[in-house]
Amino acid sequence: METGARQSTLRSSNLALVLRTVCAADGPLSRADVAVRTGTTRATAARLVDELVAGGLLDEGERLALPRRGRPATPLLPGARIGALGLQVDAGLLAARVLDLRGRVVAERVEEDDLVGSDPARTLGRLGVLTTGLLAGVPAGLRLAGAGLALPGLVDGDLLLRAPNLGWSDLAAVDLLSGHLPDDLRPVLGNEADLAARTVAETAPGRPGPLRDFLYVSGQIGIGGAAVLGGRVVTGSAGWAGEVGHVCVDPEGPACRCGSTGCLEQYAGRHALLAAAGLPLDTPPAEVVARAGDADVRSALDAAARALGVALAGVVNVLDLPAVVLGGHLAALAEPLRPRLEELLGRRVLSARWRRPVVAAVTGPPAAGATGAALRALADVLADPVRRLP
Amino acid sequence: METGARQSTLRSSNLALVLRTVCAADGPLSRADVAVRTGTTRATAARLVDELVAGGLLDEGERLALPRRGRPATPLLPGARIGALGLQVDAGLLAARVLDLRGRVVAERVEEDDLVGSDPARTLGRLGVLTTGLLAGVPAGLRLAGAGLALPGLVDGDLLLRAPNLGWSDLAAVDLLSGHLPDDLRPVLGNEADLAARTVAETAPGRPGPLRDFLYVSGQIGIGGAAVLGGRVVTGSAGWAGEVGHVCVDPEGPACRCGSTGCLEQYAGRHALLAAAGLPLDTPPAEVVARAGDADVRSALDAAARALGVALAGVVNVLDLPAVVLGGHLAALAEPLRPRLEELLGRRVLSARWRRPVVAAVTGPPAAGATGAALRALADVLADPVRRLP
DNA sequence: CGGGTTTTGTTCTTCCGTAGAACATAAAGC
DNA sequence: GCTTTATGTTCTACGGAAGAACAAAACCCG
Repeated sequence: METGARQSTLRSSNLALVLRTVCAADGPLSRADVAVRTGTTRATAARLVDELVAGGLLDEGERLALPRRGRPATPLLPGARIGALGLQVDAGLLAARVLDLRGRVVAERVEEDDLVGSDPARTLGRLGVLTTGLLAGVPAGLRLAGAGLALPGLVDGDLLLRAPNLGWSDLAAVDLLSGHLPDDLRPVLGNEADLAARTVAETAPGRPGPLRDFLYVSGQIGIGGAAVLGGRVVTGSAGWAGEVGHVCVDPEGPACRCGSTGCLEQYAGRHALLAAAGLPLDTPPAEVVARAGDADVRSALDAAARALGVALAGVVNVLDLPAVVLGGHLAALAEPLRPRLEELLGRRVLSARWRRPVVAAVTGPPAAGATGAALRALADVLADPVRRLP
Repeated sequence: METGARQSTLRSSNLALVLRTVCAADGPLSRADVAVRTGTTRATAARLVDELVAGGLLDEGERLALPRRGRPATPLLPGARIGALGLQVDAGLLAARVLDLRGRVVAERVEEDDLVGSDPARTLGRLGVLTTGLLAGVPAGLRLAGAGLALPGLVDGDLLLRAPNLGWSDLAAVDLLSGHLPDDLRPVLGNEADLAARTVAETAPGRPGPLRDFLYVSGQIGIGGAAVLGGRVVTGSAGWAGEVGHVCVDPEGPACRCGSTGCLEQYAGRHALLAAAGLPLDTPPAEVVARAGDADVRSALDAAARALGVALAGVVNVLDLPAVVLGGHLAALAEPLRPRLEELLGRRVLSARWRRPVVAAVTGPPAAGATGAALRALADVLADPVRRLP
């Protein structure tokens, strides 16, 4: 039930606004800047800032005297002593990463390994050990506001329903992991693609990326994805949205392990693409690009681009998205895929005549899911800063 | 730029909350009911209600003495003297409808006619005349808060970019129409499917329907649609979302007038379906259902269901929708289509194992777009009631 | 039939958070 | 050293919700 707003609602909503404003800014802001950007008076802005500084959500920087008239401003920055833990298990890696409110990586550990068909309890135990080591090295002043775990599959509350790339299913993932973590740091599960998409929509906590509406396509062994509308990841009513890998490209196409036929991932998934190209299944994307001249590789890339074009055009038609962002192995393959893909989107998207969809590729460190999981936890802090104040 | 909340923000936000609460309720509420449902005190709720009653946004009903202890309550209802005008031009009809805040049809006129290839200025002129007649019959006490026009095509601000079913394109639709309307009643354009979807999501102004997340599929000559997430119609960043009719079912399929191949509407659009069934293009849906035993009709329905299954499963996979709602001619065909369609969704939707998507059909008066256009205008009133208060 | 009970609606005071104005502070410009 | 300019702080006023007390209008019951 929606509840009425009272005086204290004003305060918490304005505290959140001030915090978001500082986080979204390109550089440090002064109290006066905050007042202007939030449309409040300097008195009010200063009082709110003071509260946030006292709670550690904002930091006051050194007063650096710019060659400018007037009293020098006190620069404000997101609190460096508030962080969150992001974890990820993928077919090829384990990752743990701590981000602070400024979006900086405070600490990280990434371990590459083939985890397909691995034992869930052992693998999550390894991740726990990895994390314990990571947390031991984190500065003592840093308070962790939350944790998240990115998994490549369907997630429901604390359960992993099914992660085909790992061969895992029906798993109490949080229970298996939280034994290895501090008691007050129970991780929230999330879909890897949803969380990776968040890193594109939000370059740092509360700082919007250049794209507000796009379809993120995560190339893994299979293909995941997430639609982002107005900067918000569409998770769906049960959290199972984004299965763009199982959009049908051709009903007469090859059978997919999902039980259906002609799914996108049967053409553009990593395994499918490499098999079609006649390359070993562990070929790194860079080598695929290097061999793009070979006839087999070329035709496999072509088939992948065609399948992506058909499937993504459908999604773009339904959601009116100005951009498609390629992630995972598809990011590395973006250059050879782009011409064909953009041409197909131009042809198959009804509104392309007025605005042609753009194809972009993720550039960033690996294990984006871990970063996204930390960003999600930090977004909770931004949404309700009052909970973190005395 | 987002602005800080002040005291007056509290008031307007709470006024909107009270108004929404009364609109969303099943029956009349008392001031005390409002207080309970909004979590405010009776004093506050009463003050807010009084303001809304003074502004005509709420009405006080007759105190009907129920056989109940305690002082009898004053029943509150959405204001019957505030309404909005909804208009629609479609391939087969012109419609004008006035709805009040209670969601009742105050007046309406629907004229059926074949408008395919008609002259835009003449047709909109006819709609203007129709509307003038309609407004003349509206009770004098009714204030119109806004107007909307539903068109079967891509809309951009006051322009209609392209309406293939009508054969119209690049049209200043609002300018052509507003000459026939009162000066203060400039209609807002909207896509027909988006607005029809709203009538499913919102059965009356501010009253949510039973479904909060679904894909609306509007069968016309072609096929339009709209995704609804959390009760909100996804219009897309430019308002061009919902083109589910051009999701690809089979890249080797028949050419579509959009320039692409194998689009859904080439299988399940009204003209395509009737052509495949060997029936005249003006056959009413009821007759198609009656002849569902004929081999040709049966196979056409089968092909349509198969195409719908493939295309809608893709959308459901990406957006995690628990339901699909069929509208337009597809609503009438829902019974013969459903078994096949539900079976395909069960097979092709990845999460169907945990929650099988439901197929529902619209039941309601024709020209849902006109109703939706009026609902949209009334939603503006609900969102910011302060503007309508003295 | 009249007082107790119960629920609704109103009145009045208190409290909280923002607005606005005045004031203090710390620099550059001349 | 005085003026200018921008930042940050202090103080009062005001608006709106909370909370408590009170008034109103019905039913219940002896």
